[in-house]
Amino acid sequence: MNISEVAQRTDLPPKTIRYYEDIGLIRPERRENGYRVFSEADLHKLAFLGRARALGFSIEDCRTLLALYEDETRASGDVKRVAREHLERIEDKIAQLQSMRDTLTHLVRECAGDARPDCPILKDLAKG
Amino acid sequence: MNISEVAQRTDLPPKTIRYYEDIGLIRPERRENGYRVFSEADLHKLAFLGRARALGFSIEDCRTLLALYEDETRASGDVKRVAREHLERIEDKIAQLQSMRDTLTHLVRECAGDARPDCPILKDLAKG
DNA sequence: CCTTGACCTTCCTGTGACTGGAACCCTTAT
DNA sequence: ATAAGGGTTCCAGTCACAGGAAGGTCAAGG
Repeated sequence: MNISEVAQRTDLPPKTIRYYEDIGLIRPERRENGYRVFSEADLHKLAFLGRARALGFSIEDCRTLLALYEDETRASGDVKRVAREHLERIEDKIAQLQSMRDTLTHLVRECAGDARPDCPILKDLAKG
Repeated sequence: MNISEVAQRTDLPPKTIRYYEDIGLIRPERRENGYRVFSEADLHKLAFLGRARALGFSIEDCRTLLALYEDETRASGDVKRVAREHLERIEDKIAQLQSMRDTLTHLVRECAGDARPDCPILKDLAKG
């Protein structure tokens, strides 16, 4: 399987797939002409990575998760810890964004948004 | 005023202040010895930038907002548009993170998290 | 006068996870 | 023979800084 077919089937850009090889997440074989050949196992790993990334896991988390996935003797506790820590970071981020949203929503509502220069948004930024 | 005092008073790292000069957000004067001298106006601008950044505005948004702030003939509509677009991006991001959070919360709850290898999290990643 | 230590300066590199583009090779069809 | 449509590598850019090296400056103390 060539890279463009893998790209289609995993919904990952070829650039991303090459990058994942670069950083050692996958190791596809090579033809004599230098082209990468992807096995079903490679495809499977890439799909795994795609879903992990879609859940927001960092590349390093993905590396860990992939290793755990391939280790039949893993403890599910290790997987859960990675996921829980990631979940915490997400919740922190959500809280932070919600705080921004609340402030911005308030400010946007206060602002007339017309041709006049008077603006509560700028006023707030100028003297928070 | 030297950079470290400005850093204290604006709660911005010196590195960030130098960076803001680099990209043209502020233009502090210089002493003969090369040291930056910050005026009260510079301090004010930096505080403005700090608050805008804390609300998640991009540097380019900050540049725009600062220009609007300094333009007495601005239309508040212009400010409001910048803020509204930013707010939309934040709301999109929140929705995306919430979706991740929901999936992850579910998966984490399902996982025993003990010494056994069986793991619903990996199962999900392996075959979405 | 000399040194020490705390400032300040610039410049270079690295971050995360790619994306875009250039320059070039391979394959297949016309 | 050539043109289109694969593939390859390598370099630069993204965003908003942070870390660190190398070196100049300044005030205080011995």
